[in-house]
Amino acid sequence: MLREKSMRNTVLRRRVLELLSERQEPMSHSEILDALAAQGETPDRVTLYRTLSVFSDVRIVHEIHGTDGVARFCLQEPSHTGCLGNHPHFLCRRCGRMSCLSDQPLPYVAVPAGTLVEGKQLLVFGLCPRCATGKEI
Amino acid sequence: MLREKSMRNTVLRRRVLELLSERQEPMSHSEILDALAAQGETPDRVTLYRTLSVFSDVRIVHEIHGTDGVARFCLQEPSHTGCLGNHPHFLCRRCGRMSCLSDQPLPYVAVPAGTLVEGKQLLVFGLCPRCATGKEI
DNA sequence: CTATAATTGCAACATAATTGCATTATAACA
DNA sequence: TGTTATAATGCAATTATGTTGCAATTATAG
Repeated sequence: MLREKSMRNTVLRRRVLELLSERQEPMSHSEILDALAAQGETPDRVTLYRTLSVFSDVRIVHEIHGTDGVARFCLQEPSHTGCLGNHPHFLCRRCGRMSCLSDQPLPYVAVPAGTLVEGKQLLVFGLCPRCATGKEI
Repeated sequence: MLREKSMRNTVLRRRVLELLSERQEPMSHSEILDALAAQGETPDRVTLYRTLSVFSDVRIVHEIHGTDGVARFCLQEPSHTGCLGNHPHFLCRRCGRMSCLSDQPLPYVAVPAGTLVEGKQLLVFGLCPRCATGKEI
């Protein structure tokens, strides 16, 4: 996967890809850092930022910004190659978890003439089933 | 307007509401601060955060988060009272300006059973007509 | 095995946003 | 109009997110 994009195969890059494919949900920089820390790994903060940034550039992952202002990253589905995370996402205001609302298309949006559209994101927010029923996280 | 929500009528609150109704576009905390500074006013940063926060709570404004991670605020249109900024927004990656794509509805999005939806936002990003043609800002 | 260029790790910086608390000013009411 | 309760402000300090520059390191091509 890394080789395909002619990127060097490094420990952190492999770990991040493993992690993102285990979880099926978008993860933020700090969530990834915490998850790795829980396994005794302590990668450099900045390197992780850069790792996620290049993954996003070559479209191995797509990036979604939450209503909390935090960027989250999700493995790009093979079927969606070339279109940045082409489905809505849900963000729980309480537990902060984001999930993909797959298999639903993003709508066409009309923009003023001359506008160059690079992508779009549809974010639904509220309380996830767990948090809505008052169960603890 | 403030009285309706039983909020105290203070200088900053009035100025922010004036500013947001003059401009028809969403403005970020720092854009508002700059705009006020340009008129010789230097309100407290924190107070402005809190002002925007209460405006958002009582739905005088709606809040949109950009792909740059920054929150922007826009006067709630009277016709849309109760539904948080019910139209898409466009954010220019280069000049950072956000605009409303009014008169276009947000689509219905199916969510897992038990989910409590509080709102949704559809953000289109890319280059605005000015920036797309290479003209300076 | 070596060279080179990509990648990392670190320090410093920038910006967005929040919290606590003492002070001030708004608006209700005497 | 004056007094008062409390909402709102101003300030200091802190947290979180994200970026930049650069020297040291390491993956890979040859």
